[in-house]
Amino acid sequence: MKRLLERIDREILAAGGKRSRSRAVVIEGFFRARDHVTIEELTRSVRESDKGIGSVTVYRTLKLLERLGYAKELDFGEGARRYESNLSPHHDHLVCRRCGTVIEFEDREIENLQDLVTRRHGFHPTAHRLEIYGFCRKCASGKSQGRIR
Amino acid sequence: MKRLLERIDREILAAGGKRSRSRAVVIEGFFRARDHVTIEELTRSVRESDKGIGSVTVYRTLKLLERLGYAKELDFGEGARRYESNLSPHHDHLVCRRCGTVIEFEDREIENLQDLVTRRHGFHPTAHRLEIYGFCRKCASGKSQGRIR
DNA sequence: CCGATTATGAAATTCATTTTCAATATACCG
DNA sequence: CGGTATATTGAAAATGAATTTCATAATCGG
Repeated sequence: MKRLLERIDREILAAGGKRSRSRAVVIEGFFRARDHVTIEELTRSVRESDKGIGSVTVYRTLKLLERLGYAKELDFGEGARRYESNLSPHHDHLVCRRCGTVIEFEDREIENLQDLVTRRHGFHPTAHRLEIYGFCRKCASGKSQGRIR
Repeated sequence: MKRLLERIDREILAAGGKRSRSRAVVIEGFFRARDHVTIEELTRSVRESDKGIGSVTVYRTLKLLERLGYAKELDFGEGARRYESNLSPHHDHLVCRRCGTVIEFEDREIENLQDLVTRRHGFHPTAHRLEIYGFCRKCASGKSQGRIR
C-alpha cells in the first residue's frame, strides 16, 4: 500500500503535478475503501480523516487515478458512477438488484468469444463492459419473481 | 406496423390509459426511427410531424414503451440514454468510439456461458448488458492507437 | 526565498431527466 | 348525448450528478 501510494506520487510529479494533502487522503481512502464506491460514499469516508476535503477534489482525484490507470469507472445504472481500483485483473460484475451486492467474476472463455465476435465485425476493441443484473442467492430465495419495474 | 400500433393502443387502454395524439405520434416515430435514438433526436424528428410535442412527452412515452416491453433503454456512456425497439431478438452491441456506429450481434454461446457463471454464483439473472467499445473497421484503419482519454 | 504553476473548495453552471401544475382531452356511465 | 372523473399534455421549475470558474492557498524548481 505504502509502496503503491509512493509510486502514484512519483507518477504525478513526473507528469508535472504537485503533491497535496487532500489528494493523498483521497487516494489512500480510495484504495482502503471497499470496491465500487460512489463519489458520495468516498467523500463521506474521506472527510472523517480531513473535514475540509471537498467532493470536487474527490471527483478530480478519481478522474486522475483513472487517467493514470489505477481506477476504473463503473456505471450500474444507479444514477451515480462507481469506481473500483484497477489493481486486480480484469473482471466483470454480477449486480444484485435488491441488496446491491456486487460479485466479481472472470471468465476467459467469454472474453475469447467476445474477441472472436469483435474481430468477425472488423472491430478493434479497446474495452468492454459486461454486467449481469439479477438477484443474489439471498435475495432470490423468498421472493416471487416480481413484475418488471 | 399498423398492427403493432393498434396492439400497443389496446394495451394502454386495457391498463387504464387513454389515447392521445401526441403519444401516438411519438410511438410511431420511435418505431420508424433508426434504432438507438436519443430522446433529443427523437423529439426533433417527431416535431416535424407535430410542432407542439414537448420532449417531456417523449420521455414519458419511451418510459411507457419500456414498461410495456416494447423498448429497451441503452446507455453507451455518452451522457444521454438511447432507446431501441425490443421487437428483434436479444442482442448486444459493438460501439465505435470514433464515429458512433453501433453494430448489433448475437452470440448464443456467450449467453450460455453467462448463464453458467451466474448460476455458479447462485444468482438469478434478470438482465445483462454487454457492450464492446472500440473502433470500427473504417475508423480503425488510418489511425494511431490514440492515448487513453 | 521567489516566481511560476498547480491544487483547492465553494459557488456557479451545465445538462439530462423528473416533477409539478394548470389546462385540456378522453373515456366511461348513466 | 352530456357530465364527470381521470389521464395526458407542455411549460416551467426542480433535481441531482458532474463539471467549470475563480480567488486563494500550497508546492515546486531554481
